[in-house]
Amino acid sequence: MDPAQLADASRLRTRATVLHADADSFFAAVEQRDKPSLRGRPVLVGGTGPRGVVSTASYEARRAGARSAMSMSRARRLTPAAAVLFPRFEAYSAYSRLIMATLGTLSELVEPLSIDEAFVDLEAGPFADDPAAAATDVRARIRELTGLAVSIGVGRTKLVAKLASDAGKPDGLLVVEPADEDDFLLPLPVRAVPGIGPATAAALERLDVRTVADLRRQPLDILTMTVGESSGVNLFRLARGIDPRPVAPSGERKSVGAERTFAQDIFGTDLIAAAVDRVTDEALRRLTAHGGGARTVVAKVRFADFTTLTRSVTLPQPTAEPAELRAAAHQAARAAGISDSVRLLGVSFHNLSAHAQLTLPWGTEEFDPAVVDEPTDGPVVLGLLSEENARPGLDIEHDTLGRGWVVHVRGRQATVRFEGVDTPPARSQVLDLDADPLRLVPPLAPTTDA
DNA sequence: TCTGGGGTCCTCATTCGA
DNA sequence: TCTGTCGAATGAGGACCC
Repeated sequence: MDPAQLADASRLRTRATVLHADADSFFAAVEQRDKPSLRGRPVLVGGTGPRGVVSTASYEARRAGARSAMSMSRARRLTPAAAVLFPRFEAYSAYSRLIMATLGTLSELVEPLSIDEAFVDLEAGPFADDPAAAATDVRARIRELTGLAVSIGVGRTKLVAKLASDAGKPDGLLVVEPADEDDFLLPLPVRAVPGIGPATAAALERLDVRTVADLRRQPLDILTMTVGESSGVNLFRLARGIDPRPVAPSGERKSVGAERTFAQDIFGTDLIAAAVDRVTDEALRRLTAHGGGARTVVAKVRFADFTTLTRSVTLPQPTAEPAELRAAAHQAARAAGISDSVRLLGVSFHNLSAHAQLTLPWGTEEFDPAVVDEPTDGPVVLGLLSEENARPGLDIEHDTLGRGWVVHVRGRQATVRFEGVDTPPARSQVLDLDADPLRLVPPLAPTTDA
């Protein structure tokens, strides 16, 4: 493709009418909202097992250096006073739906990117002339409805809108007018650009490219040679503020699956076959929830040294038949030729057949409230709280003391706090589960009366 | 103290049929 | 008929995001 042509590609929009909204430390903020005793305190949400990692750290925990994707053990060392909580996806989904619905009042065109993030096309709504007012108003309404802070960026393109909301964090609002675009973009580190991760940043570093300004100086052919044809063209354009991607509700799901990292590495054909069965069960459950069948089954194996490989089996026809899919999963796992200790096993389904429903708008998760992920040994069914099914942060209910959440359980002694969105912070108290049985219950939907 | 789980997209190699 | 080539489908791996 001709570089001049690429650089001249028409800039579709002339006004800053792409809005990007992003909830601040979403999981942790929901936990602090639902658990008053945690407000203002460091909170870590993520895997609580020996190999867990942090999904989200509250701002109090970030001040101590804790970050997403960090091993939980390291984050705990950095912030020993932090509350460490098992994720409650059902609660996050409920808050997400409220946020997305509120964004939907700005425009019909809302594109959720993840559970806590979305683009809105203001051009398709009544606020195209005053994006700042729209953003201020929607931030206030989301705060009122959910108690959560949302950062918003507005720009002429998705790239600028996203970078602007990042720049505004936490609890910020930044509108980048077209005339100010270069002043905003050029000084940013390339690593801030979505799609430029550690590997691409390292490759660019070898070209002495560190900022968007540096990136803009690179000829197209150097970029495509460095990062490949597709990414090269993409970076060349993004560096010039050319980003014609429209705001569009997401398309169809391409794959579903499940994977499990074991608390300790496993080995031996029988143990591994049993583990393949268990992850396949979970993957099948999600395929069923999604609806439709699949033609390709991929097994993923991670060994003790973290090397990872995948093997796939493609069937002649798509099928929703569990027995066939399970057989294919075992076949793929065998093809991986497992001999070493295994750290992780995964099974996923691809080439999903028609009737697969559209990706649900606004994060309507296919989460089964009857089952809670267990990090090592498979699912735990909701029921009476015990040492086996206890996870810090889960919702519980007592016949007379009401609703609360699990701090921890040792033997038959449960430490809990009886509190909720609208109650004052509660002291933790210790109950004997034999005398005071506690039921694990699904989270309450967020209250809408603020 | 290593390094989760859900995905998407891209690239490169191989195979197979026209 | 032989050979080369093109393109689609497939399989594996890697980068990236939240």
